[in-house]
Amino acid sequence: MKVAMKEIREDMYQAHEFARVAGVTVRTLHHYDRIGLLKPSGYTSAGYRLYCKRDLVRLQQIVTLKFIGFQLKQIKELLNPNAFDLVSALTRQKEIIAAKREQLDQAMKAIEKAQELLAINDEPDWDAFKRIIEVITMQNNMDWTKKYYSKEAKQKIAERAKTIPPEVIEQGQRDWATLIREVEAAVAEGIDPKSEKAAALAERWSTLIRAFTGGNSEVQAGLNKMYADKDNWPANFPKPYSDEAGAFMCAAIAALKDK
Amino acid sequence: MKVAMKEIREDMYQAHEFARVAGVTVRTLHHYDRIGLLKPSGYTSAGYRLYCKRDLVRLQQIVTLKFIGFQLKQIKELLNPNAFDLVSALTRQKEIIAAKREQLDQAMKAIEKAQELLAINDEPDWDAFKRIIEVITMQNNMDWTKKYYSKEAKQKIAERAKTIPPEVIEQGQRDWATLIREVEAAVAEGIDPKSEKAAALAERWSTLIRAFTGGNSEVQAGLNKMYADKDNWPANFPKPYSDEAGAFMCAAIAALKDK
DNA sequence: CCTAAGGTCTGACGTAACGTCAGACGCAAG
DNA sequence: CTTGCGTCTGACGTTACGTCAGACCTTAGG
Repeated sequence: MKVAMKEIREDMYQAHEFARVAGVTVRTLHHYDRIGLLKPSGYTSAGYRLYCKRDLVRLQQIVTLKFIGFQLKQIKELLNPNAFDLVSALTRQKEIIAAKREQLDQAMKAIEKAQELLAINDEPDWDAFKRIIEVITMQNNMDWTKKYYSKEAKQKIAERAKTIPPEVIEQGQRDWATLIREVEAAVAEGIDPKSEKAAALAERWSTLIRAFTGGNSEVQAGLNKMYADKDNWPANFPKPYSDEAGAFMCAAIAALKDK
Repeated sequence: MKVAMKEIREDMYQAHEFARVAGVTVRTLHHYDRIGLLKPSGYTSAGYRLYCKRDLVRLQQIVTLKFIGFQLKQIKELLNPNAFDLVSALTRQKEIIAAKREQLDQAMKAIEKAQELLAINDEPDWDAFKRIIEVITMQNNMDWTKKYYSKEAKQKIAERAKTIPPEVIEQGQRDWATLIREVEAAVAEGIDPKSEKAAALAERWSTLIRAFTGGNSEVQAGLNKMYADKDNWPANFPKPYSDEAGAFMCAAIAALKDK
C-alpha cells in the first residue's frame, strides 16, 4: 500500500509541498481550485489534492500575472489555450497602473501640503485641506487637457480661476461631480451616445468646460483639438471618471457637433 | 402641516440633496450612518434622514481623508474629538502610499520587460517572465539594503548573483518566501523576539542573507550597520513583508547578537 | 380621491482574494 | 492507541459601498 502510494505520488506534490515551492498558501490552492483557475491533476484515495510539474508551471504563470496586477478572472482568460491577446492586455494593464500611480501621487501631494499647513498651524484647518484637494484635482484636470492647450491658454485659465469666487468654484465642482455620476450611470445603462439623453449630458459637459475655461477662443481651439483627437482620449483618465465614461462623452460630444 | 415641515427642514438637507452637494451617493450616506461614521442630525416623522450644515462639514472632512487614502475606520478615529494624532497618521500614510507606489513601479517595469520579450519572440516565454520578476524583486531587495551597502559591496553582490546557478537562486527565493511567511505567522502569534523560536528564525534569516550576499566582510559590515540602525529600518519595506515582520526580525537578530 | 412619478427606508446579497476558524478525517511514528 | 501534523469542506470576515427587492411617503395632476 505504502509502495503503491509512493508510485502514485511519483513526481506528484502534496498540497503543502506544492504551496511551498510556489510560495503560496494551501488555502490559496483551494481557492484557485474552487474558482477553476488551477485544478490539481490528481487526488489520493482520501481525496487529497495532488499536483504535478505542469501544475507548477501554470501556478508560476498565475503568480507572475498576479505580480503584474491582473485579476484572477483575467488571468484565467489569459491562460486558456485560445490565448486571449496577452499583448493588448499588457498595454491596457500599463494604463491602469499608470492611473493608479497618478492617484497615489495626488494623495501624496495632498498629504505633504496638509503637513505643511499643520506645521504652521497646530489645529487641522479642514477648509484649507479641502481647497488643497480641489487644487490638486484641478491640476489633475489640467494634466489631461495639457496636451491640447497652449501654454498661454493654460495661463489664462489659471488666472481666471483665481478671479472666480470660491463658492462658484465649489458649486462648479459639485456640478461636475454630479454630471460625472450621471454619465457613469448612462454608460452603465448602455445608453446610446447619439441619443437625446446623451446630447443633454454632452451639452452640460461642454457648458461646464466652457465655464471652467472661460470660453475664450484659444481655449475653444484646444477643446476642438481634443475632440478631433478622440481616439487619443487620455489613457490615464483622471480618477473619478472611468475610461468608459470618457469614451462615452467623447462620442456624445462628437454626435452633438455633427448636428 | 406642509409649513411645519418646511420649518423643520429649515437649513436641513434631505438625503439626495445632501449627497449631491457633497458629491457622494445616498447609499454612501446610508453606509456611513450604519457604521456610525456620519449620523444624520435629524429625521422626518416618516423616518427620512435629515442632514444639517455641520453634517456637511464632517462629510467633507471624511471625503478629504478618503482622498488621502485612509480607511473609514481610521477616519472615524481621526475625526473623533480626542484628535488621535493626525500628524503621525499622515506620516504613516505617506509610507504606505510610497510602498504601494513601489509595487506599481515594479509591476510597470515587469510589464515593459515582458513587452520587450514579446516584441522579439511572438510566443510568451513564461520562463523568461519569471526570471524578470525575480530580477525585479531582487533589485527591490537591493533598494532597501542600498543605504547600508557601499557601491563596491553591491557590485560584488550583483557579480556573485550571476555566478550562482539559477536553480539555487530559485531555491533561495522559495526559502526566503517560506521564511517570511513563518515570520509573519510568528508575529501574528505574538511570539517574543527573544524566544528560542525567534532566534531560530533570525538564524535562518541571517543565513539566507549571507547566502545572498556571499558572506564577505564588506557585506557583513553593511549588515551590521543595518542592524545597528534598527530604528531606521526601511519604512517602505518591500511588499511581501509587513512592517511588523521587519521590526520583529530586527529585534530577533539583535537579541541573537546580544547572546 | 386616485394615481403616477420620484424619493426613502431596510435588509440581503455581491464584489476580490483569500484568511481564519471549526469539525471531521488521514497517516505515520512511538 | 495516542500524538502530531496534514487534509478536507463549509461558513464567516474583510472593504466600501452597488444593486436589487419590497414596502412606504410625498406631491402634483387628472
